[in-house]
Amino acid sequence: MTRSRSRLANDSWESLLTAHAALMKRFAAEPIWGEVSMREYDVLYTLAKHEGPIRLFELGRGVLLSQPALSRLVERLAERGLVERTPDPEDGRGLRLGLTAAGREAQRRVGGRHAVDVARAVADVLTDEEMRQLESIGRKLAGAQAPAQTRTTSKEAVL
Amino acid sequence: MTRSRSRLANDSWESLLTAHAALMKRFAAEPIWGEVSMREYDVLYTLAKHEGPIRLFELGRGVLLSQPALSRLVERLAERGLVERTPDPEDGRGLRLGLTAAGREAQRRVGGRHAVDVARAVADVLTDEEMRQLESIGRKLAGAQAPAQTRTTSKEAVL
DNA sequence: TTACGGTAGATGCAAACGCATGAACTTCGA
DNA sequence: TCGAAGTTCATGCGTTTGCATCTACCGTAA
Repeated sequence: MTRSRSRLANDSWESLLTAHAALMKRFAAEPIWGEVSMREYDVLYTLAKHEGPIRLFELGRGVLLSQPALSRLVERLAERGLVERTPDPEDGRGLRLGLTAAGREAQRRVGGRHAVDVARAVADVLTDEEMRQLESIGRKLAGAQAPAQTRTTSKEAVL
Repeated sequence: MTRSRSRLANDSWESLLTAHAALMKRFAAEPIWGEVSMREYDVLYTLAKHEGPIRLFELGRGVLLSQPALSRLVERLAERGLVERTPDPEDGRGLRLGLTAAGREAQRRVGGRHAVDVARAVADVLTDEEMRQLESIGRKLAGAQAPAQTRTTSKEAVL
């Protein structure tokens, strides 16, 4: 008998989780996190990717942290001179976050070494085809996750 | 020009990370984590899956936590009567961890509801084919992650 | 047997986190 | 135009985490 779609979905999610945990552990064990921690790097990378001032709550979308935790993490990075926080002229409540020169440099330095480790871990195991599939699947999964729509009317087979 | 394998590997890993964060946020927002937190559920689920006594450090493989954090998390679960810790008769250093009846019941209760959310999030977005691909890719990635072998001799294109 | 290196968990402590809430500002309807 | 509701970020506080270290035990070899 074939697995139900629900079962298949849960199995594939568990597989993603397991892979995530295994790779994160491997990367965490690499000796490149002296300057910035993995979580800090996550923030620096997101800021580097956007290349323009970004709001705190936008940053929060990509980072798996609560809003207060992110607020204080950014505060620490600012105190260390890696991130710049300026009030948003167009919205008195908000901040505009950006990397300082030192922050950008740190991101590049750590990112370069991290990318080597990622390449080793992933490219040694997957074919080009699989990597492309993973990229596509991840994009689809991340794309449609407004945090809890109740728009579904279809009855679904549960496990 | 085609992306280098290293670039492809990094892009696909970023995609996995983004999907992971988006889905975790969505699941965390679901109103099912009153009884046990997500991390606690992770431990209960792992114990339920194994179905036999398991060692703490084995548990640690699957869970993204430091050894001391896991040790204390298990301690708390034991105090709440969800997990049973008994000394391992075959190894005086070790523990044998298992679910209590209450723990198993809690895992089933929360797990059932969580599975519904997972199915909604994943199966609504991916085809059966994609879910199977994701499962296979995740398995491959998780499989080969002994935390930092230096067995590679090939020169690799770095970014 | 006994010493020695290695492994499994536990513990002290400072750092970081999440939840609840607060302060400042924006937005929108009356 | 004015007040209520919503949004953005910060802060207080108790809980949890990670790092370093410690204790207890195992395995091996002299």
